[in-house]
Amino acid sequence: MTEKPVKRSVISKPRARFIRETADVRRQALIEATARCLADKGVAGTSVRAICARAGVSSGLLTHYFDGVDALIVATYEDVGARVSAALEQAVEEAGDDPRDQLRACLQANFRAPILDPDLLATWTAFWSLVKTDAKIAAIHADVYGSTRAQLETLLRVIVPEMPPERARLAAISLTALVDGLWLEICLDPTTFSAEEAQAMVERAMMLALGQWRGDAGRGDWVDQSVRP
Amino acid sequence: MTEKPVKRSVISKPRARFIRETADVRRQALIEATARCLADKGVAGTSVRAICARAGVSSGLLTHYFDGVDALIVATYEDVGARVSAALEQAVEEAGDDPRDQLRACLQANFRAPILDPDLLATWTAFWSLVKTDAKIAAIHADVYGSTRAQLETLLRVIVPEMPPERARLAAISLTALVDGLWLEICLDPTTFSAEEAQAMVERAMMLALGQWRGDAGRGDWVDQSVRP
DNA sequence: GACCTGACAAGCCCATGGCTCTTATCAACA
DNA sequence: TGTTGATAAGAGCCATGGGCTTGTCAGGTC
Repeated sequence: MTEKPVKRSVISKPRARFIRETADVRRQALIEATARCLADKGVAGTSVRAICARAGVSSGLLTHYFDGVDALIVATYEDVGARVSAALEQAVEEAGDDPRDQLRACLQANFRAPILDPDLLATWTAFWSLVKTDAKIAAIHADVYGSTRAQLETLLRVIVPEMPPERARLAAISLTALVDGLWLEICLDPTTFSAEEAQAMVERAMMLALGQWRGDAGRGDWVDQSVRP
Repeated sequence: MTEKPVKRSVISKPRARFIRETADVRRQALIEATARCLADKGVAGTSVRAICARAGVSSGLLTHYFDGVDALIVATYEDVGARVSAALEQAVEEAGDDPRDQLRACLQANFRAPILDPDLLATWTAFWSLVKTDAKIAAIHADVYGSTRAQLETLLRVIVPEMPPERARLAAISLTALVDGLWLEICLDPTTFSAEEAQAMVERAMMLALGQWRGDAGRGDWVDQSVRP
């Protein structure tokens, strides 16, 4: 170790030019590259080199900005989760003032872009597969799902004030589960049913959840109007 | 390369004893070891060495009995899927002759052992994450879900013959999605709601799906009886 | 305009992955 | 009991993964 190897100064292919970016830009680029990797090649194909190649940076940058590839995946989950929440939030805001319209918008937005996206499912399944082994992922999951359900519960109780709290809680859980199940299945295999049919099914479930306490939507023909063409 | 290295004959720690098994026994052992690996450590932790260590065999056996680790995972999916189908089938058979009881049993069995099992979810998410990248897995998935839905659809039409076919199809899809969503969520985070509550929610959805055509279950107090203690 | 700081590229190191290949072992049959 | 052939063990090979180190260059500062 006493001799100083000259190495690089002899031939030394020139180092690639680069531009400096702020930490935020780099982090975001890495997060988006991770999401694309997860979507394209699954968890197995999401390696440090693959992520960094997509982000257009060298592989050393990942550990420079994140505490390893696991931390980057956690950050990606947070980011994707926030983006989904924002899309739902926006749908609610665009729905106007009627809380019933807001609830409908919130549910049905799950079956439109950008949420209805097989790539997003690939990302999501990767996260699900990590919930059991990674406590951090589990905590974020509980947070995301908890707030979604809380929002639904609030809307339900605004629409039907006389609904018992326990009832609203279970209705919110049911609607969330139905949306999740339909979303999962349509992303896995889009040939089974269409997005419009998924929206119709969710609409029907929503009306049934509300209709138990509202005479105006009890057993009318609205049930079929939303399903038949 | 001309000289023949003696190697093993010098010291040669004795090779482990073993017993010969039939191909079926070995395959099954490897499949079960794979399922346990997936459940415990996720896809990332499911390596050839890990699987074979759990199966109690050497790593060479995997390629001897399966065409690589990917093929073993496919075989595991088939096996686990068949076991779930069998559990549902058994629940239906034990339910007696009333098709309504059969439908209820088929739905609610999803929230009892052996299907209600976080380990099983871990296995399942691993498969989901492969559907996008592996055409073989995708085909098996389509088959498993298709037959499940077909069974539900048949039961629905037996119970309510006057239900339009398109209606039965959508109802089967909805019930499947609800069950899947609830099952997914309760396996990911069992603190949000209980298995009994899940069963109650599914019961309610089932009755609503049927009740639209049967006066006897339209808007009675059964709705709450299944939820309140 | 020299210089300092730290973001960045490149590539090395060790661990682990999947798979192959050789050799050892067993069980059945003669 | 000896022979035989398929089954099994386990080391080895090559590729890839993650993390880390080292040196370099961009962009701001005085």
